[in-house]
Order: sequence, then structure tokens, then C-alpha cells
Amino acid sequence: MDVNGRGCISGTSSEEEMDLRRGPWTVEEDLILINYIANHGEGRWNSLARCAGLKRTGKSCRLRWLNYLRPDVRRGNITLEEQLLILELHSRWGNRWSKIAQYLPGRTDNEIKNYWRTRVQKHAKQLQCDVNSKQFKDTMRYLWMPRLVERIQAAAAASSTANTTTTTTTTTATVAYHPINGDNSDIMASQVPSAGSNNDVGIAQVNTSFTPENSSTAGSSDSIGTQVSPVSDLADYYTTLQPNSYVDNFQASQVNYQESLTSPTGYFNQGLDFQAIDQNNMWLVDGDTSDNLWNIEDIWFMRQ
DNA sequence: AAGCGTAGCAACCGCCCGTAT
DNA sequence: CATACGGGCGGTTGCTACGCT
Repeated sequence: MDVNGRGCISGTSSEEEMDLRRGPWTVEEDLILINYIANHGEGRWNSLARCAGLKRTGKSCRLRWLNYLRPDVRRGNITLEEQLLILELHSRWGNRWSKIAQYLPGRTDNEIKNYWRTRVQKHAKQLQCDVNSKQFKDTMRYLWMPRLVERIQAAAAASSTANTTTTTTTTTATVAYHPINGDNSDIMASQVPSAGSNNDVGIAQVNTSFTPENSSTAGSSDSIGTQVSPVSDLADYYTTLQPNSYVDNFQASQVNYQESLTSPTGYFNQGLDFQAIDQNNMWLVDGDTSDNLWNIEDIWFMRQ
């Protein structure tokens, strides 16, 4: 095997570097990369790029493959469960996108990062606070995440109702989410996928239950710019991974959420007159269903 | 219909770390 | 031990589509 391990002449001449392509990938380039990896496998990206005849940097090839061309890449709207997981994991690890992505089969760190920056940070900006501030984190924890749970429940209930009349599917609307309890529970600590192993599960589920086509139309428009899959792939995934914990039931978590809702300031019990709040904040409850998780309560929360 | 602003996302950049030589 | 290289990561940029005026 040659120095590149790929049986091709290494060409690192400056002339080659001169005409390296940049910018959007063409269909032809995609096909070349896919075919080459199918035949030779991935890795050694610089030599891969040369041997495949792609006038791209190795990094560019790697990124294109991992974020776009990989067969198990899951494209389309992020489900409620995934949103919940992202919020929870981000609260634990911060901007460790690749680590967070390990828990979201088929999702890339880039996609999660984009989601965070475009959706979550947008709301932080609208609430006029720093995304890393305690206020914003509390708002997420005590308002947004409970709402997500409620919405997941609602979607699950609707789904199960439909199922009773149409099918005997045993899929349940459980999610791998541990109630927020202040210490930022070490959710799923025991089910951290080993590197490179989580994809297998993701592939199977993506192929059987998720396609870009159905992802764009499934469920009702809801949440933060996403659409709900009443019974998510993720739920199945965690049910599979951990049958005895974290997938127990929503009732317990909701009880805790209801408690947590009043724990920081107790403001939910204060009989607030939301009507009196500045009408200028109506952007929070406008027609954009993506913002439904954020409403007038958030303003109050932020002002506590 | 045209122009403008914004959101979303693909791709790039620079830094860092681990490993091979 | 020092250096080079490959690869991963987080942050940033730029393009495109879409909505609003």
C-alpha cells in the first residue's frame, strides 16, 4: 500500500492547490464522492480527495459527506422530542454540538448548531437577554421545556386515539426525558452511545420511518419552526436503548414540571393580568406557530 | 411586480488535539 | 522529543428562498 493507502499517486503540487474548487457542490462532485467512498471507504480525506479526482480539500469532502451525503443523515424538521433533547443536553454541555448530536441519530452537529443559532438564539435576542444568561436558561427550563413536554403528550394522545381505531401498533409516546430538577439531571448518562455506534440505530429508523418527503408534511405545524411527528423516531430509539428508565411515563415528569413552574419565583400563582402587558409584545403570539412556545409569560419570566 | 429584509442552511475557516514519523 | 499531518470541533460567512411592503 502506498503512503496514502489508496493506491493513487499523491499530488500535492501547488498547481493542484491553485485550482481547488470552493463553494456549493455539484451533483457530479457528489456522485464522485459517494461512489468513491462506496468503493474505498472514508477517512484519509486529503488523499481521498486527490484519488477521487475531486478538486476539493479533504476537509471539504469530509464535511460534505458527514453533513449531507452520508446515507443515514436525517434531513427535515426537528421533532419536538429532538428539540427537548437539544435543550436539555445543551444545558448540560453547552455548545458541544458533536456530543449533543450523538444523542440525535442522523442529525449532524452542524444541523443542531444551526438550529440553536437560528431558533433558540433568535428567541433570546427577542427576549433581550443573553442566550447564556441565567434568566434565559431558567426560561427554557421552566417554560419552554415543560411546554415541549405538554405538546409531545398532546401529540401522543392524539396519535394513540387514532391508533385505537386504525391500528394496533404498540409504539408509545414516550420520550427519553428526565424531569428538570435543578441539578440538571444526568439524563441518559448510562446510555451514551459509543462513538460510531449510534449510527446503526439511526440508519434503521431513518430508513423505515423517515424520509424527507414525509418529514415535510407529517404532523401539524407546530413549535419552533418544526413539525411534529406524533410518534417520533426518537421515542422508539430511546425505548429501544433503555427500556426501563427515562422512558417511563410523562405523568411523573409533568408533575415535576408543574411544581417546577412555580419554583423559581412562584409567579404563576400571582394572578397576573397578561392583558395588561405591553401590546407591543404581540409578536410573541402572532401567526407564526413556530413561536408558540414563547408567549407573554416569557416576558414576565424574564422580568422576574 | 419589484425591491428589500430576514431566516435558514450549506460550506468554509481557524484552532486544537492526537497520532505517526 | 520535535515536527508534520489528519481529523474534529466550534464559530462564522455567504448564498438562497421566502415573506413583507
